[in-house]
Amino acid sequence: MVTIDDVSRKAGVSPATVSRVISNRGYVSAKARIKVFNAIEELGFVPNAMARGLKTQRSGSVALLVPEIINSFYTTLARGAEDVANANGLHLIIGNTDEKPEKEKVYVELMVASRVEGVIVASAGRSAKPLRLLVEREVPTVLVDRVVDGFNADIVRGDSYNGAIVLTNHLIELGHTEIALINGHPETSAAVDREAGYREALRRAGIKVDERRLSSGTWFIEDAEARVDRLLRQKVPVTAIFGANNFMAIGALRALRRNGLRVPEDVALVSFDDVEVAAEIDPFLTVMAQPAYSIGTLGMGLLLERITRKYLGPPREVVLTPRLTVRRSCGAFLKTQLPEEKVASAKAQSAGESNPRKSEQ
Amino acid sequence: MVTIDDVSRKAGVSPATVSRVISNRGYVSAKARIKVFNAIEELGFVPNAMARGLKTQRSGSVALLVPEIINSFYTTLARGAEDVANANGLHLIIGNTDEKPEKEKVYVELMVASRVEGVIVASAGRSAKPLRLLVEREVPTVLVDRVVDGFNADIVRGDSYNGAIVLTNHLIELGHTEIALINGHPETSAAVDREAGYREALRRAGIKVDERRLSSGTWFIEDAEARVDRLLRQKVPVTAIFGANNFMAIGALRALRRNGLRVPEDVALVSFDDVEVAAEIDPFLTVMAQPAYSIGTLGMGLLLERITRKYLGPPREVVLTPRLTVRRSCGAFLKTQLPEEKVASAKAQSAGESNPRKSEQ
DNA sequence: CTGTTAGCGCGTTCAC
DNA sequence: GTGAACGCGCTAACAG
Repeated sequence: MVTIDDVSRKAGVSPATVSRVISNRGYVSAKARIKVFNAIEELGFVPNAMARGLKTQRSGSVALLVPEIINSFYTTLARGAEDVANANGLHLIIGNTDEKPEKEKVYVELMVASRVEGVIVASAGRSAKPLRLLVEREVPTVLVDRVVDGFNADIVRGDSYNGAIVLTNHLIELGHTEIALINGHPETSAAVDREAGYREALRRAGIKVDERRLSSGTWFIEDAEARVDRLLRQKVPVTAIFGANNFMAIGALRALRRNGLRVPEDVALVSFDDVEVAAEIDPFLTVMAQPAYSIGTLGMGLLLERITRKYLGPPREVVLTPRLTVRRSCGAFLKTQLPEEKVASAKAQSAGESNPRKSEQ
Repeated sequence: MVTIDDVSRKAGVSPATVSRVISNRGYVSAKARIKVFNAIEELGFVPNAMARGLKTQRSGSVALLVPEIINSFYTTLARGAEDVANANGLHLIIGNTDEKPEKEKVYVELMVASRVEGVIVASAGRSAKPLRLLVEREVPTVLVDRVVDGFNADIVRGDSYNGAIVLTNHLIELGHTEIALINGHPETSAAVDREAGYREALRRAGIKVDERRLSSGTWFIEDAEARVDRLLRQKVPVTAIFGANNFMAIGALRALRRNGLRVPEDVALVSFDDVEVAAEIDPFLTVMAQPAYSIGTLGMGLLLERITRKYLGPPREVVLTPRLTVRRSCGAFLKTQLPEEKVASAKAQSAGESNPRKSEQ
């Protein structure tokens, strides 16, 4: 392993001079600088980041913890965070927690061991326990997407509550009253907020909430699929489904198709979070699209203020408004606004006023 | 910053004993162990990975460089690699090179500086230059997906050449002779191989290659879109398009739609690489699906053999067969096999034998 | 402008 | 079974 000493010998200067050259600080004569550069080149020297970090007490990296690296919402968020981090000379380490608080805890330990200078977390749960170490060690932390109970930190998130109201309302305006909510893990703030918004929209419309139409579990596709499947087999009357995120919608779609139901003709379907690539190929799902990339850049921005500008003020909250993107799955573009009554007991209620103008808010 | 010395003082033992406890080697009495554990707990001590790495000359991490973190092919590959790495006590650092050799070079330097124990690279180019440092420093390296000229290393990749033959052939069997290839960056091995396969399939079928139907550029969606757009405006007769990967296909789709052409009625479309989520929502694109997750796990497997089992044998090559997945975009399920002649000069050649059985190979 | 010195936090001998 | 001492590779302070 070639070290700074090897370089200094080869260049005929002291290690300190080499250090000054590579870290670009302090005065070094042009001649010495050249000699050092040449020696570095010849030896293929690359400074040891661990030694440097040990000395400087700075690792030069920040971390991002996401619950599901397969979900494009989080990869897009990650790109935003990475772009800002890199632009500020920091490297981003991404950890995938698989929606598991235990894995999250392990990653937090790894990050603390690595002495990352800050962490952005889209938490797997809403308990602060896996994040305890971050508080103890006073690691600058920013939450994104999901609130964590009793964890007092900056946060950047979409407006799940109002977004859910708008989205549910969209279905109501299309004439639906029997709307199922396929939620994710009840221990995540997004799930709680979206359910609250859903209930509020129904309340305002004077529609009674039928608890059989509410289900939660995990944020995995397979789980949503199983729950929708059960719902259908139990003959709970449903003319529309609200997936709490894109994965829930995909699970619902699978189950609906397996049961021979068409979307949107038989059942309307909407969800939170866009699926960009899929929408390119076929603009099908009506969604509340969240600005994932911006959530990443803004989150990293807040973090950097705490790290580099040593901002120590109170936690800040940035809430971004999601955008309703109306496509086919909600049935807004069907001739008949109200789905055919494939499901038992559809009340044949008249469609009420529909509002096809509201395609973008 | 709480250190091993703080712990040793609190526990009333020497730092060496604490070290033995946390790294779990050497003899420590049960009593001492308990005392140390308690002290660690009370102080919230987490060993400094940089200090440890500096001493042990092991960072405990491996790196993966991908050209496009937004592309699900690479995130799926990354998950495979991560799962295997974690199962072997190593942490995976993912770097996104954005298809840029310069960025790749920067990441390689970072990885060498971090003293990662091995690297998996899906290279942005086919030049070994950005990877030079890895050779110099003898960092165990495994290539995935893309070959690099003159870079002698283990590699795991899909069979682009034969895959392209099968895919092109599929179009030919459906009656197409005017097939455009929208390729990616010509300096990537996948692009070269897929073009070679495309040419070979046409040659075997006795179809002359019209160079106007061949285009390459970058692997970005926007670029493919612009090129297809140009192709259409230039009235080059085309009844089918072969996208060299999923992004190329999406770009082509955008351009086709903008020009009022329907897929597959007016133009058939196929590509390499599946887009899982999109296929869930709408099984539309006919693709040669590559086993991305397996490429990740196998690649990491080869790497670990070199790292932990010190395997020093000659480079190994693992070539995985992609799977033809026939969906709607190729027109195989249309009543009329041959697309309507929307484009000038379609030769109204008879469809020849089609082979709808060949849906999965 | 440059070299000498000390130490970041840990693991590892080698005595005891 | 345990502790003292050294050094991994680098940077920061202080002389010169």
